[in-house]
Amino acid sequence: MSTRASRGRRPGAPDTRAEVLAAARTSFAERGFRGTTIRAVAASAGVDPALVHHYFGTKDDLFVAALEIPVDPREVLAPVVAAGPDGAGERLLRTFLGVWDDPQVQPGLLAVVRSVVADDSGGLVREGFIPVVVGPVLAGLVPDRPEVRVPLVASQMVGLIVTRYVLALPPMAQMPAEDVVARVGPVLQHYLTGDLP
Amino acid sequence: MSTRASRGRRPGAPDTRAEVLAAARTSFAERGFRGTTIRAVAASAGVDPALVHHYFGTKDDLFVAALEIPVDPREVLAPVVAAGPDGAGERLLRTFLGVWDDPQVQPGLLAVVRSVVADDSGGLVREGFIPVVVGPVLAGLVPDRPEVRVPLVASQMVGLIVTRYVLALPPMAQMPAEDVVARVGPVLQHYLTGDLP
DNA sequence: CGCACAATTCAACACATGGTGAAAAACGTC
DNA sequence: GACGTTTTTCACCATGTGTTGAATTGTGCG
Repeated sequence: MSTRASRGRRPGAPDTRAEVLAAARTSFAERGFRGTTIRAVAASAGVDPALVHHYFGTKDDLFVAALEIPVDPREVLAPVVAAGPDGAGERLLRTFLGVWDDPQVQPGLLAVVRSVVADDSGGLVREGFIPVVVGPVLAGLVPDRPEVRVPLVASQMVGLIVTRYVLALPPMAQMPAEDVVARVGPVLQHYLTGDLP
Repeated sequence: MSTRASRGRRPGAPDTRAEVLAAARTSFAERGFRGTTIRAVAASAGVDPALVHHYFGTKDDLFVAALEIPVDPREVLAPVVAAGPDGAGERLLRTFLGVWDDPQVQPGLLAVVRSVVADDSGGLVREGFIPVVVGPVLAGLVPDRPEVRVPLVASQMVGLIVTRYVLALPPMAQMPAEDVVARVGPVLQHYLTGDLP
């Protein structure tokens, strides 16, 4: 198993670039930005650290290359809000889980969440994500006081993200998506349209 | 303002040890374990890095010294569960916010949460905190299926912690505790004792 | 074949970090 | 006032990190 690292180009046509990118994605997703080292990514891809720099430039560049979130939240949320407030809680949750449970996008989302919580102190979420993308969308769904309802919805969704994906608490992580929808959906519906003091 | 760093003991009786500890607490709370460097703590306390090592040994020792959480969760939760299931959601939330809003304990809790999310991948919470301390306590409060109800409660509480304290999202962070109790308490009550599919 | 080009590793630099041991300055006690 | 003790800084060390530039080997094309 001791693959000797001979200098120069390897025979065959291995897509080493893709392997490096994959290693970077899982490392950023599992350990965040600071916890990820270029050397560890290179080792995990069976490659010299300099090759990582050769393909993707600096560490920041590697990070944005590893995110690659092929989802526009506004686009995904559009049908949810278009169908009106009735049953919006469950629909919102269902599409939300659909995106997060997709193994194609999950590492990128996890990397963002981990790095935001650990390194950014939430400035990006506080001043970017919530007010400019999810806020306006959900605002079209609530009957009144969006400045109270939207954060309550966010708090329950964030709790879901953290317990189910970041910490992977059992049984939250293993619960089928439809069970989550059935159990938490009514709560979101209550935050969206119910009576609030 | 350029305090010249002269060698040897300072005149007067400054409690430098306490200043170092305070600087360590806020740094661990704001940046987590890996994000905190001994040099930064020392600089923030206006002190040489070696002094940090002199007072508290290694960085790990400094971390546990900085936590200093003077709260036993089981002791705090005891009256909540003793009063029975009626209104337990609001009582639980009230005591919970009482602890977290206490500026004496908040930095320690924040440091733990940040480091768990960023560095530990949640192993400590998954195998320690939830099953051995909060699980058994709450289990005495729910009528059935604690393995479903407890994680749901946890998900909403974690969401509250992250949005209100870690990310400090407005208006979650500024909302008076009693407003949070009035708005989220019923949801916890529902998770604890309501009808669940 | 010969040759430009891409892929890959090696060796090293500059820097930050956690940690150590000794020296200097003030304090407390006799 | 002499002396041991505590507080504080200085000068290093070993290690890990991001990054760079040169060197080496394979591929593809004329």
